[in-house]
Amino acid sequence: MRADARRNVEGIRRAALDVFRTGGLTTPLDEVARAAGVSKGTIYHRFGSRTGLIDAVVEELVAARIGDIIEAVDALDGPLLRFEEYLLRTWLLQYDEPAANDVLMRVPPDSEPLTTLFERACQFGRRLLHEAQTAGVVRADLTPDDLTYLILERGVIVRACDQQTRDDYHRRLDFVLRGLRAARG
Amino acid sequence: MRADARRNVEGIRRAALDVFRTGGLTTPLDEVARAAGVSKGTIYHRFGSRTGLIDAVVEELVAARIGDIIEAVDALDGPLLRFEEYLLRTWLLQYDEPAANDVLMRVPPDSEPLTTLFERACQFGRRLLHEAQTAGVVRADLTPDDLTYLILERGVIVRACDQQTRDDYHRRLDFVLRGLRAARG
DNA sequence: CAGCAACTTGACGCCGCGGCCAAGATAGTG
DNA sequence: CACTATCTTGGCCGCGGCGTCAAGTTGCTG
Repeated sequence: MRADARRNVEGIRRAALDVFRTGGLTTPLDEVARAAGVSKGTIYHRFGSRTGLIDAVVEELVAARIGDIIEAVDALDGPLLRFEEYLLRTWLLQYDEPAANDVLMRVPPDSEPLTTLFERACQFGRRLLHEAQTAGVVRADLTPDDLTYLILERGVIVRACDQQTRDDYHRRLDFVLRGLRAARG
Repeated sequence: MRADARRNVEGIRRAALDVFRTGGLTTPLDEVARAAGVSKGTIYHRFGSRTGLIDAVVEELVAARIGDIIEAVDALDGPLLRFEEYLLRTWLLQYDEPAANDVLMRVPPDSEPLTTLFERACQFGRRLLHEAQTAGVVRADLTPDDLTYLILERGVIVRACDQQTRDDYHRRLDFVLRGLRAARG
């Protein structure tokens, strides 16, 4: 690979990080190209497809954020707190980072890094759900699929209702959490 | 207006009722045209725009359904039951009738009949919310705007997650309703 | 039955985006 | 310096839907 090509690859990666950060993983590749100072064709030449480009940046862009949540939530006390805090932080991440939202919603075509990332978040959530249900603090009729849906739903909402303020969004999340608690809790 | 034109107008209206019923108010007009056995141009000639066509059918298509809900719910006993049943039925209507969903989400450009219809549903909901809050059975921090949002959100979800079964959808609505009740309820 | 006004048609331009590729530019080597 | 393999460019096509209009057709009237 020639030196200029290597430079371009790096430039495109940086540009993608930047553009995807604010616009999500579905931003037109022309914008990435413009930000990188190359043409659209070069991106396709270097990364094969949008998916290829995403795979090249998703780790740095999203994995860390999800890892942070898992780590922080895992350190909390009490199954209800952990469960609710996990959902809350994930939902807020979906609001704050369109790219993370895209991963959680499985918007881009599946690929190995994306699946890995998604599964990691998913598994963790299921563990928390199970613990919380065992402790009797969360509705027993909530299924792992429901959990996935709760996150998917929120993603859809974030995408569609982009005019709502973060504060309003946050306040309304509390309504949803309440609905998931066990009746006696 | 010539006889064939009058026939066509009626045919287009019928076709629109049919097509919009299953596909919502954003179905491509070519489909309506095909169903009516005319060309797209004729629709534009006769109704001016998609909005014009919608106005011509929305009454028959949606108003009745919303009216039914208001009537049925109004006859129920107890402010909590009325409030919850109103939301539940509206949410199910959104699932069952894409066209009604479009109206409730204000998808098509505003027009007088659409606004009227929307406001009617909205006012009724606000009344029920107020009654329920006065009775102390629904969270006091729920605002009328939240109510609008709860319906808008559901609309977005219905549109995006069209693979979920009605039963699952219905079951999950219960989670949401629980979250809206007053803490002691 | 002629002739015109009313009516209908369907192809066309437009838009934004995705993906591709022939032609031109350039880095690095002998 | 010249040459070639590598690389980049940007224009082109496809897609799906909207809205329009010149040209062709048809109902109605005298």
